[in-house]
This record gives sequence, structure tokens and C-alpha cells, in this order.
Amino acid sequence: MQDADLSIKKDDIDLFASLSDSEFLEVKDLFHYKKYKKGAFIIAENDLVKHVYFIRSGLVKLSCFDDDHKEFILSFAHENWWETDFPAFYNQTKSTLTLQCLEDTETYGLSFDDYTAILDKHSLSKYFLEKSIKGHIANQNRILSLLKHKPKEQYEQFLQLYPSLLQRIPKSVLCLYLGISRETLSRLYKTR
Amino acid sequence: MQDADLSIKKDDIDLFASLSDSEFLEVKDLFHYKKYKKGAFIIAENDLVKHVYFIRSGLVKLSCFDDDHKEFILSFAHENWWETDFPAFYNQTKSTLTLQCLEDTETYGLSFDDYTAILDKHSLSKYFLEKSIKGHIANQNRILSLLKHKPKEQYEQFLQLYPSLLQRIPKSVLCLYLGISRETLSRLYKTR
DNA sequence: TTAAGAAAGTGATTTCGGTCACACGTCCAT
DNA sequence: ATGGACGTGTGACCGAAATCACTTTCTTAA
Repeated sequence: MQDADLSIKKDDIDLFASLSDSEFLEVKDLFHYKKYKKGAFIIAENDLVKHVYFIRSGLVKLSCFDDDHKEFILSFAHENWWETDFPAFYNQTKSTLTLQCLEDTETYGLSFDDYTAILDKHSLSKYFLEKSIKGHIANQNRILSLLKHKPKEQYEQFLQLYPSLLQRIPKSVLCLYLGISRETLSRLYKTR
Repeated sequence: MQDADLSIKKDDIDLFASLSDSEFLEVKDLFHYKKYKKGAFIIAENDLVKHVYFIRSGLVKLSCFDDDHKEFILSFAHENWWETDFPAFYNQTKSTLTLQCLEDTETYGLSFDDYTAILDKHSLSKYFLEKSIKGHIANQNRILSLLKHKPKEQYEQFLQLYPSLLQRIPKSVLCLYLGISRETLSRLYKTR
């Protein structure tokens, strides 16, 4: 294995695009590479959430569990997304959510202190603002389809928005995201 | 009516807090004051969405209508919130959402061009990023309570998070936000 | 190759919440 | 004061989806 494989490169994260070469060299070591196996937890319940994670490759789910251990999926995050338990990250408190890999995945972790530092020093807040707005719009669409609570429409919206994800996510997991039972989901996409 | 009443002051919008007096003078004229009566539309369907609105006082609802004119409420916005039809604002296209006043409300509108300009010139992106992250966390909580779709829990979460809003919003409107029928909402808070 | 487990399909039954219908009260404007 | 608009409460009914129980198919690892 060569050295080159272990060090982060400028086009590994789109965040670096707006930085000069010297700025990139300043910040590159703040991003900590880590590899997880399918099924591994990046964040487990009650972890202290020290990092926000850039997903370099793979697929993860951000979930919440209720009192009877029923799972609900807040979001899927795949290549080029940032994800973490945001309430816990921002307040530097214990997680109430879990972040678990649906595939082998590679991440770059950025600590809270380093995150706040680069916002100020390199005015990268515009980058994160854009990501956040996109997320906000996606969330609103999600809320809308949940409000309408028509299982068929929800499934079809997912199909339309994320056709490529459909192959990567088991139906038994997808239903935890759509908020419908495994059985109705199964019955859905055959009667169409 | 005196002059002073018509001009924007530094503590009218928390955004101005991070600006020096001279910076404030530079940008203050970009914010356009407008007053709406209860029931008025700030954004009607198919409007070109030119502004993002800071709610100075009052209460508005951001809604979506489906094909049979059924209404769904994406969010309520009250004092010190920014609101608009974000997809339409960011792409400068026609609105698919409506923004309507539940009370007499005062707003400061900021145009898209001026918005993008002040992000760069005065690095106010950190301010908007913080607002956006807060919105993101609120949206995730909302998604979670919709996923669980237990009417009782949804109502109780709203009660807990926004107790003061409860008095300002008719039950017949609240149910469009909670995603439950007027009747079940009515039956809910007496059998507890 | 096979055994074990995970994921998915399907029928039967139940239940929660939506819809419909109507009554009641309050607040204005005529 | 009267009529109308609006917001709300409540009963009866019905249907879509959850739940339960079981089978079948697909993975994966020994």
C-alpha cells in the first residue's frame, strides 16, 4: 500500500474546492479517515457525538428507537453527504440517535472544535449553508409526503427522487423510513 | 407618525447584531418593511418568489395544497423567524407553496440578489447557517413524530414544544399541521 | 452443499382514525 | 335581535393499513 492512499486529496471532499492549495494544506489534517464494516455503528446510542462525518463511500442510516425498541429512520446518507446526530453534535451531548452502516463505508470525521474553527478561519460557512438549505428542502418534501400519508405516493416519491438507492436498501429497512409496515410496502409495488 | 417609526433599527433583526454601525448603515436599506392583514397572502400560489421574509411580528403558515385543494401545513413562522418558499426562492421560480397570515403581521423582505450579496460581502452566512441548522433539527423532530403517527403523541409534542402557539392557532388549522383530522384532534385532548 | 438466518410475499383479522352528518356556541355586521 | 360565518364537539359508520401468522425465496457462512 502506498503513502498516497492514506493521505486525503483535494478532490476527496467538495468542501475543498473553494480553498487555495495552501489553505487546503492548513486544514487537511483536521479530517480523520475511518473505515466501517456493514452493520457497524458510527454513532451508537448514548455516545458522545464528537464528530460530523463526511461519507466518502458507502451508505448509512440515521435512526431513532422508541421505548419498545421500534426503529424509525430519519435519513439515509450516501456518498458526498455530511451526517451526524446534529442535536448531540451541536450541544456536544450524548446521542439519542444512531448512525449505522448499511454497506461498508468510508468516512472523514471532523471534530466540533475544528468544525467551528474552519467556519471562522476559512469562511466555509457558505458551503455548509448551501448543504443545509438543500437538506431543509429535502426535509420539507419528506414532511409533506408524510402528512399526506398515502403509502403509495410515499413509495413513488422515493422511487422518483432516489431510484438508485432503492436497489441498495432492503425493503424491510425502507419501510422504517417511509413509516409504513413491511407488509403494506410489499403489497404496494406489485399492484401498480 | 414620526420618521423614526418608518426606518429600520439595529435591533429589529438579530442578524444585525454581528455588524458594526457602519456596516449596518450599508445594508439596512435592503430590508423592505411591509405590513399584512390577517388572512392576507405574503406568497400566493404561482407567485414569483423574490424575497425571503423576516417576521417582525405576527404569525404565518406555510402551506401546500394537493389536487383536491386539501391543505397541508409545512410550518408556522412567528416573531424572529425567516420564512419563504425556499425551493422557489433559491431557484427564482414560481411558488408551489403559499405563505398566509394567521394574524396581522409585519415583515422585512430581503430580495434574492441582496441576500446572496450580503452573504459574500458581510459574511453573514454563519448567521443563516445557524438558523438553518436549528430549522433542520426542528424538521427532524417533526419527521420523527410523523413517522410514529400516534395522534396523541404528536399533539403532546406540539403542546410541549410550542405551548404559546397553541393559543394563537385555531384547532382546525393545527390539525392541518399535525396531519390528523379535525375530529380526532377534538377527541384527543379531552380523553387525557 | 447444506443449514441457518434474513428478507420478502401473502392471507385473515382487527383496529384506529377518516369521513359524513349534524348540533352547538361565539362573534360580528346589518 | 337576527342571520350568517366560523370554529368546535360528537355520534355513527366505514375503510385502509397495522398486526398476526405462516410460507417462500434469497444470502451467507460453515
